[in-house]
Amino acid sequence: MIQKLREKEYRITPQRLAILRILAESAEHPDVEKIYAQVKKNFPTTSIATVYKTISVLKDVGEILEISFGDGSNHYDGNRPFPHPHLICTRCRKIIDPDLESLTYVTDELSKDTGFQITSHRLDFFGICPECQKNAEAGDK
Amino acid sequence: MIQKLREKEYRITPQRLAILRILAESAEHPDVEKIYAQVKKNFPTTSIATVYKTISVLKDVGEILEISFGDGSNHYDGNRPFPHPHLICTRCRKIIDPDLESLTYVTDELSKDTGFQITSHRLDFFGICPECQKNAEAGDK
DNA sequence: CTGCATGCAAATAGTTTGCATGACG
DNA sequence: CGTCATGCAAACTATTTGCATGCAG
Repeated sequence: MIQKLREKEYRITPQRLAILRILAESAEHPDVEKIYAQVKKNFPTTSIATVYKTISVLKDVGEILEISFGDGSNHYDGNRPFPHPHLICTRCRKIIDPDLESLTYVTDELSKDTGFQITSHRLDFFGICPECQKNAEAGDK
Repeated sequence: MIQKLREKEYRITPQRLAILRILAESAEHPDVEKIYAQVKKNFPTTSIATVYKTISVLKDVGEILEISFGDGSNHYDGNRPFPHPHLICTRCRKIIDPDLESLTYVTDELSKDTGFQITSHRLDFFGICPECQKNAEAGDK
C-alpha cells in the first residue's frame, strides 16, 4: 500500500504513514476529525489541513473510499477501497459492512434497462442495531 | 399536501407555497441553491434562510426527502417522500429514478441476518448516461 | 540542494441561528 | 392583535487554499 505511493512519486512522510496506518487498521469508517485526533496522539503538531491533503492524495491514488452519510462530514474506508453496502445504527452511530451478493445482479439489470454505463454505487441501510433495541426496551433514552 | 401543513399548525405563507410548488413540480432533485433561485423569480426578497427553514419544516412533516449525494450540498425530493434508488450521471449530473423491486427482498434478508431493525436506506448508482456516452465517443471533452 | 509536504491562518461553501420587523389566522 | 414566519447578518462546521518554513529524496 505504501508501495503505491512511492510508485506515483509521492513522498513518504511520517504523517502520511500515520494517517495511512489509521485508515488501514480501523475496522470502522472514521471521519476526518477521528483520524485527526488519532494522528495527533503520535504527532501532536499535525494540522488538520495535512490530514485533508493526505486523504485527497489517497483518494486520487484509489487506496481509500470516500463515503458521505447524511451527517455533515465525510467518512473514509481504507480497507475496502471499492463500493460496498453499509448498515448504520442511527442510535449509536455504529457502522457495519454486511455481505450482499445479490447487488451485482441488480446493477446488471439496471444497466441493461437504462443504457447507463454504471461505474459505481452506494448502498446504505439505516436502522437500530440489536444492542440499541435492547437498550430501548430497557427504557434507556 | 398543503393540507398537511394546515393540520400541523403551520402557517401558509406565499414563500412556503412557492417552495412547496417547486418541490412538487420538479422531476429532478434540486438542491437548496436551485430552489432558492426559483423562488426568487416570484419573490425576489426571499432569503436563503427562509428556504432552509421551510425545507426543515417539510422534512419534519415528512413531505419531502433529503438526499445527500457526494457533492457538498443536499438535494430534495418532493414527489417521492420515501427512500428510492437514484441513478446519477457523473458527467451531466442528471438524476434518474429507476424502478427496482428486488430491493425490499434484499432489505428483509439483511434484517434477518443482522438483527437490525431497518428503518431506511439509500441506494445510489453512479455512471454515464447514454447521451453522455455518445458525446464522449464524439470526442467531446 | 530542490521541490514537494507541512502547518498555520485565512478563505470558502453549506447550513444554522438570533433577533427585530412584518404578516397569517 | 398575538404569534409565528421572514429576512438580514452573524455564527458555525466542514473543507480548501496561500504561503513561509522544513524535511524527503
